[in-house]
Amino acid sequence: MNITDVAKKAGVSISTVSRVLNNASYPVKQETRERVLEAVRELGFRPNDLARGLLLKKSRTIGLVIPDISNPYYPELALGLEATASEYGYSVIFCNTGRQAEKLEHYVDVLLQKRADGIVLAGGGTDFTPVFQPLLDFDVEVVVIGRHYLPFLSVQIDNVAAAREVTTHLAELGHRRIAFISGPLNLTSVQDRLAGYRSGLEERGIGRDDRLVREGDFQSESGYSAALSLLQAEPRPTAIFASNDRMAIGVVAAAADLGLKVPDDISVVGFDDIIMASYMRPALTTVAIPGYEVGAYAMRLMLRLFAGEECSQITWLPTNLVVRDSSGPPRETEGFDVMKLERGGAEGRVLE
Amino acid sequence: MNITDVAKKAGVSISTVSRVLNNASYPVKQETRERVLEAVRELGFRPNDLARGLLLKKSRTIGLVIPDISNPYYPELALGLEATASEYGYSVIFCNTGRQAEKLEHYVDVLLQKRADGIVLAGGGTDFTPVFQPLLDFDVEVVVIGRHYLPFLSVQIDNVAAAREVTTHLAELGHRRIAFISGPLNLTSVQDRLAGYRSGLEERGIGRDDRLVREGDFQSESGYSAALSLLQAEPRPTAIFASNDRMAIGVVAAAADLGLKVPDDISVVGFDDIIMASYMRPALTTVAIPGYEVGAYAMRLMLRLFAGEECSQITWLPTNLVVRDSSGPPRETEGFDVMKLERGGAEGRVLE
DNA sequence: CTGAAAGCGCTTACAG
DNA sequence: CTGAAAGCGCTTACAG
Repeated sequence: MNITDVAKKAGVSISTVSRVLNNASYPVKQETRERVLEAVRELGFRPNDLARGLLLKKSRTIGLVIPDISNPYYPELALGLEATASEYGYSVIFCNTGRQAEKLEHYVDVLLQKRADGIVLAGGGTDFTPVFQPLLDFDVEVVVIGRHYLPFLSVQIDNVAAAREVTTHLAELGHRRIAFISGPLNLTSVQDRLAGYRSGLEERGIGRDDRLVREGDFQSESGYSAALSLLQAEPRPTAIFASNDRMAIGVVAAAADLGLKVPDDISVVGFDDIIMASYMRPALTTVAIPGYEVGAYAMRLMLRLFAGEECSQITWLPTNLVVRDSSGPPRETEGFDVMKLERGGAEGRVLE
Repeated sequence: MNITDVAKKAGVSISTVSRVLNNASYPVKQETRERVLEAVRELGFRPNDLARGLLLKKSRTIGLVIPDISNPYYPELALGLEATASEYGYSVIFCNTGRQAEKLEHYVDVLLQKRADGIVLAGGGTDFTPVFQPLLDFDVEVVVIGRHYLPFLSVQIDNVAAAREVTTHLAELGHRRIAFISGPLNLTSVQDRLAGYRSGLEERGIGRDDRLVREGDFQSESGYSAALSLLQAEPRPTAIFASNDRMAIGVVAAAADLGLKVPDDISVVGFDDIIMASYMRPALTTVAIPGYEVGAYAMRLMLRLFAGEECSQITWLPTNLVVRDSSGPPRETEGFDVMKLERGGAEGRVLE
């Protein structure tokens, strides 16, 4: 069933049907308009967007390329992007790369073939440069999330500042031995968080000790095992800053398994503020990333690009340190009872 | 840039270009083939899928309509679906209804206009019947996840059996006052879990007490407040079965806030087995739903429908009760020390 | 206010 | 082995 069937049924030409359907302001006799609408309703006609797109060179489709939807940050981002897209009549094609370079290229190919109007490239861990040429060659708008590449616009959060804030928060509580568990170090966001951690230490005059830095992989398990090793070393840290919440949850589990209390024996801070963070006991201190807003903003940027408007190269969206119960003053500052529990306690005090 | 440009550059007709690109087995002189491929490469040509789809009446696109991607079950499902889809050359359009009826109709309209080859309708809470007629009218395959509707195929998990298994697991540990926190009761999956809970009670000869049943909304907060009310009632339950993990996490938080130990004072079981479940302390006993498999299977079903193969109306995928540390025998069975903690303790023993 | 016609970029019988 | 031509279902100047 197509526009010709509708035209026949309504006794008009396909031009008129098209006008009634697409151009509300076009002058069509009221009676004709109603006849067309009636035919559309009776036939259950839905215009073929493939034909429309072919002609107009617009598919009303956005490609969303993300590394890993299992990371709870991305569903939020996808939600914000999709809600905004759908509000403006765009559909979102969902592409999950699993951080594999060949999948990135594959998805860009597919999206280009489908003539997506825009492509959102989110997350780190994959090198985007191999797809720059095709992206530049085609008439497609690109927005990058989480990193910045010169030919394209980007939406970012300030990982350096956020991690620095976490670190100074812990320093203000009295911590001097603050450990850091990174995510995969090939991610720029992770490099930035590490840099922010170090910058925070420096700002507070705390000497850098790389034995307190571990590389994780953003999974809880890696936070768990990194914490196990950190908490059994001597002197042990009084605070652990994990660069995402899932690893922080692993840290809390490791502390519990070692019989250590959070935050009395060990303060823990995460990053992301996933839902679970506020429902753990003690509730997790963490950095809230506005995932929904990031997605929504990326789509709004896209719409401005479609409209040919000027946009700033980088948009920084604010993070928010949410202080809950998993971070508190280290036990040492409260008295000597720490000695009973903590082998590294005395040594720890030397650092004060 | 289009197929004509490629043809010109290679000095052949567009027919030949098309054949080289799409029909590997079509007899084309080796030298011609190479000239075409060379031109494609040099121009960075990507065939227009809109034109292809218009002609072939195939868009190589699947619509995924889900209620709420923030529910951690759906990203897994989306991942399984998308991975399988992309493996077979299909793209996935992501549609999040937020359980709003009008959005469901909107998305079905959009997907029909985009001439999606298939539509996957997942989750409960929204009545699907209003979109049946358009779905039936169009040449589109439909797979339903989580419910069964006669005109369509479905992939389901057995919520009744899974909830019964949880309940008998708790009964076997010695629990008699087993509370249940449901999700939104308009969801068939929730109704099924409630039915399974009751069937488990009956199977173990435990009298039904509806004061032990609360309606939640799948958010942690509702589990938290339901647990607060359950745990402050008298006699209080010795076990709480929450019908998803997020609510179970709220239950654990409420128990902690009341100074109750899990599982000694109160056993807690969830449903879903989200990643967090295994990283809580105590780790959460819960029902694992194979989200990835459900998505992957739905896509495989779709492919079989495209191929015109016979498929069974309903496919049941297995759940798995994962017993961890949050469920254990009730304290009453271990001695009188319960009296110190539990106001309802003595009364509780009467029930034994 | 309405319609005939061109054309978007492909695939595929059909002819050679 | 190769090409000319029809046609998928639309939108929109152009003509009236």
